[in-house]
Amino acid sequence: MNISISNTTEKPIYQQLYEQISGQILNGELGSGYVLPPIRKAAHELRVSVITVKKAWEELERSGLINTVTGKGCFVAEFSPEEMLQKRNEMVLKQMESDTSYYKSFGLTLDEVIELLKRIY
Amino acid sequence: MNISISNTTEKPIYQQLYEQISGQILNGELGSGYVLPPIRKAAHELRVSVITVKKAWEELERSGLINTVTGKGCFVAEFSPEEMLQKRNEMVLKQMESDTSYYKSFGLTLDEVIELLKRIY
Amino acid sequence: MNISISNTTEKPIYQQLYEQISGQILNGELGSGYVLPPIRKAAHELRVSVITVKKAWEELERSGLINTVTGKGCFVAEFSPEEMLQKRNEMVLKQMESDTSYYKSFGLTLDEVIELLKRIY
Amino acid sequence: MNISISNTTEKPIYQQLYEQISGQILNGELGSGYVLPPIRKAAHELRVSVITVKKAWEELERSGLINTVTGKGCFVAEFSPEEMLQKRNEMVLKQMESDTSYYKSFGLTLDEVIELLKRIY
DNA sequence: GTGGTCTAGACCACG
DNA sequence: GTGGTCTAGACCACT
Repeated sequence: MNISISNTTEKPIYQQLYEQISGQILNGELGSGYVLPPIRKAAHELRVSVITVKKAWEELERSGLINTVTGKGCFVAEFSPEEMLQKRNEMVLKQMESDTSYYKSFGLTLDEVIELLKRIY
Repeated sequence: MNISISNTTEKPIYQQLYEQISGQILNGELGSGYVLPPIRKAAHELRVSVITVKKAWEELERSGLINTVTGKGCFVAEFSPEEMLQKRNEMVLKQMESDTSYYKSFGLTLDEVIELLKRIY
Repeated sequence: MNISISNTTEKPIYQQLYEQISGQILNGELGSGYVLPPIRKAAHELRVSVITVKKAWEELERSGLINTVTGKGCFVAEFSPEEMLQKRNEMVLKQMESDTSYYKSFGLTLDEVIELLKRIY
Repeated sequence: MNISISNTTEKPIYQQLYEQISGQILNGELGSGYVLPPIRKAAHELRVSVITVKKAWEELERSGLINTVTGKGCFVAEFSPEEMLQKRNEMVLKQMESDTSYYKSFGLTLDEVIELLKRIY
């Protein structure tokens, strides 16, 4: 569990958890079969409510990233490297669509966007 | 007023207004001195609450993009082309920082990001 | 709101709500644009927790049956009769698959199943 | 023992065991006098907890499908073909009642249900 | 007044 | 000890 939570941002805590863990799963940090910490333990460590953690875990389950087994725990699902890549691009593209529409509303061209991207990446 | 509003998205309406209008100001569509429609008229046309429009106009004022003159209306502020470019990049970069940190959390390299960007821009 | 809740069954309350309302939407009882009662009001009337109602409403949203608009309420989504029929069959078939695998495990033939169905439908 | 268990489904393992074995008894696969494997052996083979198997065996005993003789094992009970048929229909009808009430809540007619059944049986 | 989020704590089913 | 459900009540953002 390598998670950082910000209370000052407007992003819900459960979503921060979801994004960070799904990122760690899809970039290979958390491999297939890895067991997520029990929700109560995670809640205690992260100093948030159990229900908040559960909500994040539920989203992971819904995205097919983990399998929840009552009485046993939550396991990172198994996928081939291709599936992993596809899922990753899927999630990134979904976000990227709204990002680009924002850039476009300022009249930025693709080249300008890439230029700015290079400056901060 | 060339604005489109979505109720089904999770983005607040006032923010949709703010983003679209600030975009139109900073890409030159709405030039210096342009008079925004009165709050009540805009609210009626866009079929949203007066409060919602007011919130958006206030944000624009706070960002220095418009000047509100009581009893007269809201005018697009005057800036030099350089100022416009700077303000634009300021707003875009601020958003882009959080965007890139999201991409990075999936282990994407700069080249991969650019690759995906090209596909949807 | 024509909902009946059973506390004796093992089926979670939120799921009972979800099933009954989705049924009413897809059989035409609740037409497009119909406004669901506010979660707090529904919770009070049904004498369950607000969070329980919310969970059911969330599932309806996820299934595309309603649109939730913060500050306004929850509206039954719009679909064509064809979409409605398709969604309905989708949901029924999903359930029916597990039902039939149960029947099959007892060695029942299709004809025997139909025979029994006619007796109790 | 021809049993398949799924961990990802929401159905409890002990119930999966119970349903599959009772199905095999009532469709004749496991005849009268057949000896179920000892709990520990079954648990080991199926890779589940002893407690889980015990729970399933208890349910079978309670349904009158097996007789447990301490120190000897669990034997499939004896019934006449008529009794078998009756027990089978009893169990199926009980399940079918809740299934049909679900279909009805979507406004499906008997003919529509039969139509869909034929497609997937 | 609407939904969105979060808390702290309880009870149950499963293994 | 694990997750699943539910409660009662609080605070915030949006309209």
